[in-house]
Amino acid sequence: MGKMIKENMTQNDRMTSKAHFAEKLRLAGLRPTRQRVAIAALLLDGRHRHVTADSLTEEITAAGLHVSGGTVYNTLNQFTDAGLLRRVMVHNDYSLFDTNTDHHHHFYEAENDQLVDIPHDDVILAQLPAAPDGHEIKAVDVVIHIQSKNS
Amino acid sequence: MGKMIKENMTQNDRMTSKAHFAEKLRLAGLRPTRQRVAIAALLLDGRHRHVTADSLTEEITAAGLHVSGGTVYNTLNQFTDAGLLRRVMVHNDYSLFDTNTDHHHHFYEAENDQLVDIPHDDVILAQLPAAPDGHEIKAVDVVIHIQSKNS
DNA sequence: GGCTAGTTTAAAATCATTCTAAAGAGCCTT
DNA sequence: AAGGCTCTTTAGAATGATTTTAAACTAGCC
Repeated sequence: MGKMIKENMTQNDRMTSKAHFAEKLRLAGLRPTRQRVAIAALLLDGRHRHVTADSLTEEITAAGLHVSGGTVYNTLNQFTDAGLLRRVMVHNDYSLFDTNTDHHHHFYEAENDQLVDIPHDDVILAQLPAAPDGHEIKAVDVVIHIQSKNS
Repeated sequence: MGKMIKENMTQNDRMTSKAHFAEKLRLAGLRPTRQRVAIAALLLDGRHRHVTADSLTEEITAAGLHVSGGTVYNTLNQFTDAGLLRRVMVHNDYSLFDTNTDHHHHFYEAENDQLVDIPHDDVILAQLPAAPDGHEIKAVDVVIHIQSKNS
C-alpha cells in the first residue's frame, strides 16, 4: 500500500520518503547520513526557494531536529558542489542558496534584501563574448538590481 | 609652468594633481581629506582595474603613505556609494571594487579568483523582464563564470 | 558483529568588516 | 589667522559568518 503510493508519484509530487533522498544523495556521490537526508528532505523536495545557513537551521529546528552549525555549513557547501543547490551572489553579508538549480536569473532588491526568481525565458542574451583562450563558459549569471520607485 | 602643464591635460591623460582629485571628491559630496585624496589619486586616475581593501592598503604602503584599516574600508564604501567605484559580486570571501564605473560585465574564473572585464558591447541583452510592481531597474549585472578547458 | 573511512559535534579559531571613543583636521565665520 | 563646529581618522575592540579542530560517531562492507 505504501509501496503503491510511492510508485504512483509523479515528478511533480513532493517527495517525502527517506529512501528517495538517500538515493538522490548517493547518486550525487554523497554518503546518505542522517543529517544529510534530513536536510535533503527539507531542501530538495522540488520547491523552489532561497535559503541561508541561518534560515535552514531554523527549519531544522522547526522540524524538531538538531544539526550542528558546522554540519549545516558543510552540507550546504557539499550540496552546492554536487549541483543539488546553487549559490547566488548578490551581497557579501552571508551566503544565499537557491534550491532551483535550473538555468534562471534573479531580481535583487538591496533595500529589503529581497531575491526574486526571473522565469527562464524572460532574459534573452542575444550575444555572448567568447571565453578567454583556454577557457570555457561554465555559467552565466544575470542579476537585475531593482529599487522601489519612490526612492 | 606647472600650471601650463595642468591646463594642457586632456581627459585621456593620467590626472595627478591633488587639486584635481579634491575637486572630484567635492563634486561627489565628499570632503577632500588627506586620506581620501590620496586614495582617489590611486584609484580614480582613469586606469581600469579591480581592487580589494587589502590590495589597496598595499598600494598605499607602496606609495609611502599610511591610512588606517577602518578608513580604507570606509573610503571604499563611500566612493562606491558616491558612484566613483563599483562593487563586483562574484564570491563571498571579500569585497571587490572596480575602478571602471561604466556599464560593463565580467568574466570570473573561480579557480584563480580571476576577474576580467568584458568590453561594453560584447554582451547584448535582447530582452529583459519588467521589474516587479512598484519597482524600477537600477542595474543589470552579468557575470560569466569560466573555467580552464582541462578541468 | 566488528572495521574503517567518512561524518558529526561543540567549541575554538579565523578573518573580513564594522564599531568605538578619543584625537585630529576641513572649512566657514569673523 | 584664530575660533569653533562638524565631519574624519585612528588604533583597537567587537562582530558575525564561516571554517577548523580533535574527539566521538556511524554508514557500509567483510
